[in-house]
Order: sequence, then structure tokens, then C-alpha cells
Amino acid sequence: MTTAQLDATFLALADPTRRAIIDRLALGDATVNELAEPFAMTLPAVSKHLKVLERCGLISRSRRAQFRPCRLETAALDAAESWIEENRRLWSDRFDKLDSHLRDIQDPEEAPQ
Amino acid sequence: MTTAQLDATFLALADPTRRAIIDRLALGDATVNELAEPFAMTLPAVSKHLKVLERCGLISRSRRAQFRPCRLETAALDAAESWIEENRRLWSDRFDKLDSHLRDIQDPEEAPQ
DNA sequence: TGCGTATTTTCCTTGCAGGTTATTTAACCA
DNA sequence: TGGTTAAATAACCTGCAAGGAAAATACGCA
Repeated sequence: MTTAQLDATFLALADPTRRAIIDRLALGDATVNELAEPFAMTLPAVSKHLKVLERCGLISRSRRAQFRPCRLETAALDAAESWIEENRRLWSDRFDKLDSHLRDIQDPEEAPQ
Repeated sequence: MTTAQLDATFLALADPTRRAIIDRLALGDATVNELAEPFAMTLPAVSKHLKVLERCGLISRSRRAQFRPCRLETAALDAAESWIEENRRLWSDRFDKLDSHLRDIQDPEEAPQ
């Protein structure tokens, strides 16, 4: 995944409405009207949120008559999580190294502080 | 973690400069000048990025003479990852249920399609 | 064809994010 | 005290994101 895609994914996740939509879609596919129902917001506004989610690959949409059911796609979610996970790994390594460094510089003749 | 904190954390992660800063800090603490060095950007701009990271708890800062070393804090990162993880769990459950439903409705007298 | 429902598009406003330069604050050093 | 370095703040500009209202589109149905 490119930097720009990661930008777009995290940006998409930075909005509470969009996270709520994802929450809802994790339970099953839904139409725009169904997704909009819980929000004090016009339909076009929700439609725009869906566009943001679609553009970064977090959801996909099909067509069934006039309906455009939305489906959660986890690839983008996976990529976002992977970035965090990789970072935590580096961070952990760093502390492992710090630990061993602290052990190394500890004079065995002196009582541990 | 509150919704607003999650908003702020994902928003902080949505910028490539800030993610690069986090990458760098995963290797060890650094001063503002050190962090700014790789970027084609003025120091105040980097300072603002650090403020964003600090406000949502992704980094903390101490004082050593004129320097304000930055340190990565993983609590906010953990929260962001947890949200994704929880969501994937719901999503997996949904597919497990769908699987068993498909098994249920399958007529045992007919050859599986 | 014409109507109803679902959804998107267009246009507009508002607010905020990210960048700049210039100035200020904070701390060390001579 | 005055000078230097590190960093933050202030003031400003630009662009874009989020929302609303109104109009357009897409499809099914009578």
C-alpha cells in the first residue's frame, strides 16, 4: 500500500460518522438509507462519507435495482493495522535493546540500582 | 478512549510527515531539530505536527536545557489498533455466521453446489 | 410514458489543517 | 549582561473537508 493510500485510509477513519458506518457494516451489508438512518444528517452528507470510504477501499458497492448496497472490505483496514503493528514492533525492539544495554553497562561488582 | 480522542489519533496518523516522525521516534527519542532534518519544511511546520501528535497522546515531551526531546507513547497507538481489531472481530463473526447459515440451508439430499 | 423511490451531483458556506515568515520565549555560555 | 541556539507562537494565506439545499440521475413499476 502506498503512502497516499495510507493517508486516505487513516483520514477516513478519523471521522466518527464514518467509523460508525464501518461498525454498522461489520454486522452486514446495508443500503445508503439504512446507513443514514441513525444520523442527524442529510442523505447527501452520508453519501459523501460513503464515497470517502469507497475511494480508499474500505467499502465496496454493488447495484440492486435503485439500491447501492455497501459492503465492508477489510484490505484497507488490514493495511492500516499493519502500519501500526510494524511500528509497535520497532518500538518494542528499541526497548529490548535499551534493556540489554542497561544490563550491559551494569557493573556486576555493584549491587543493582 | 473517547470518540474525540480516536478522531484525533486517526487524524494524526493520516499525515505522511507525522507517520514518518513516528517511524523515527520508534527508533529512539529525538529533538525537534533532529526530527525536522529529513523534511523539506520549515521548523514551525514540524513543531505544529509535533503539537498534533502530543495533543492526542502519541508522543510526550520533556525538557533538557533548550531541547525538548520527543518520545513515542504507544497508548494512543494501542487504542487505534484496538478499534480496528474489534471491528475485524465483528466482521469475522459475521462471516462465520454466514458460513453456518449457508451450511444450514443446504439441502442434504442435493449435491452441494 | 409518467410517477415514486434511492442515490448522486452541483453549488454554496464555514471551519480547520498545513504551510509560510517574522517575532518571541527559554536556556546555555562567555 | 549580551550573544547564540532551540523551539514555540503569532499572523497570515491557501486549499480542502464537512455539511446543507436544490436539482439531476437511475431504476422499477403502473
